[in-house]
Amino acid sequence: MSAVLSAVIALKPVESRMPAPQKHAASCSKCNLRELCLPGALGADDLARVDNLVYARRRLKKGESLYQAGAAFNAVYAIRSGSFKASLLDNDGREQVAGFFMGGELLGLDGLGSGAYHAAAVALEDSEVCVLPYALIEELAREIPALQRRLHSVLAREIVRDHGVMMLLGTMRAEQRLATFLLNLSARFLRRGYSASEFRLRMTREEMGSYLGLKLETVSRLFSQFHEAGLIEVDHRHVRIRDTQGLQRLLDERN
Amino acid sequence: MSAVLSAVIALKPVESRMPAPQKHAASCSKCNLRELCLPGALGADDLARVDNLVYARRRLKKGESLYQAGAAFNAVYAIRSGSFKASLLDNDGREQVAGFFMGGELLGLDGLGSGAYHAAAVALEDSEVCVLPYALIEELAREIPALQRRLHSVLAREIVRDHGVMMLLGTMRAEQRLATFLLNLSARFLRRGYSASEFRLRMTREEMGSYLGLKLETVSRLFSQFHEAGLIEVDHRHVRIRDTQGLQRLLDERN
DNA sequence: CGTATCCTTGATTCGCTTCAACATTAGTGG
DNA sequence: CCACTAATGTTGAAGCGAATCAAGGATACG
Repeated sequence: MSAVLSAVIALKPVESRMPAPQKHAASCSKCNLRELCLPGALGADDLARVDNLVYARRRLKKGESLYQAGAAFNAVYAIRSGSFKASLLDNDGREQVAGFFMGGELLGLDGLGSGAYHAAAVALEDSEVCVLPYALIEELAREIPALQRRLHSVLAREIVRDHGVMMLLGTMRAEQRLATFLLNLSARFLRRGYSASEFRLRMTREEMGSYLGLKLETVSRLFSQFHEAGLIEVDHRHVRIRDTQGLQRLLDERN
Repeated sequence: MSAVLSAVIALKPVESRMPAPQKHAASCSKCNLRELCLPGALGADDLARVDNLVYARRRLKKGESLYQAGAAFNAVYAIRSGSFKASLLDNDGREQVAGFFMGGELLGLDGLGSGAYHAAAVALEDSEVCVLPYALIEELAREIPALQRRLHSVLAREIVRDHGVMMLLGTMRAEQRLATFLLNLSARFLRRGYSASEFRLRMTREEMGSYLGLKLETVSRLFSQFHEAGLIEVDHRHVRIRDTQGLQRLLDERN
């Protein structure tokens, strides 16, 4: 395993190396995002072994990218704090936000077992991630069936998440896309112990639009429209949901 | 392992059980779709062990579904012949085709490690699939690192495929969506030894439209339009690509 | 051979984009 | 800390692309 580790070290750029993290700080078993993250509902004994998965931590400033699209894949990242966007870059020059990610969620799954990341990951605010080297994931997944299962489930969930976006882009009207987006954010904040009704958006109107397949002007108009309908209160990035039911009702309408 | 197998047998509906397949017919090592399929470029020794993965075969008639959305997950399916569509069903009643699949491609990855399939799989013509029980996949992936790696790569590829659809739905105009679709089919037929320029569509205009986020009338109009532009010849489901470059040029246009 | 499904084409409508101007905020350097 | 500038957000008016509504025609299947 030290051979594996040194290979990983060799691959990491110098500026992102960190001093060996303190055991209690790095360990998944002590992390309160654990259940949302790769370890999931692992038993105490398996969990102790998975602690070794976190090879290092890495801090990023707002706007910094964790990896570029097409960069060599060698690790998956778990978000400890902050948030990210995943950006797709088409060979025809098109760009699109494929998703927004927050604490406990995994970045880089699209590079798993293949040579390179497909989407880029960019920090939307100052953030910190745990580095999970693929070599260690492979090894531990072979040794711990529960972890193997969990990894598969996390990958399948990513596929299902993408299916949700395809549904949104393929079948919903602009109103419904934004409502879905807000309700999704709300639910994810709630699961993390934050308010489901009041939160701060970490992305621009343009980034939301890119994700939702809309132009930024349309997103802006929809925010105003939702506000006038008494569904939400908006002050730029600060959103307060006033009528969750009302937002949900939007989704049932029409085709 | 016989415990595993009997568990699998218990899970399978009676009507889909088959007599034990002949060794030479069931084996991946003799299958010419192998490289496109789960085994990929596995070495000869590993390949021999993977042969055991194919627990059975299953034949489906046109229109029959391999599994429903939400059905209990217990196997992944590899397409031996024919083709399928994957259909998403939203809780708000919306439906969308998430993808079309042909020989050597895998169905059911969205259920991996979780309890249920997310999308339904329906045969677009009379088809045959190999049944790869999840219990066996898990077991062999632990024992054969190359298979484990390949499984991860196949899952990541599915995510990347979905990213492509998101891109298509989020950023492309109707013309470009259909052009992308035709070029994608063309490339996949070519990889399977069929003509890249002449093929038969296995899905209706409506199914294509659903996949591309368009109405069937729009798809129909686009076919006519492409025909008039000298890009393709269409006779209902039969398509002949006359100007691949021309189709590709469509993708570069505009935003 | 007859019927249901699938496909095509036309006319019209509508939702979102585009173009444009301006307001506000955040970030930067003096 | 304030002034300044770039980035971000709002709103309006006009245009366009795809949806909708509608009708007729071709094909596949029993």
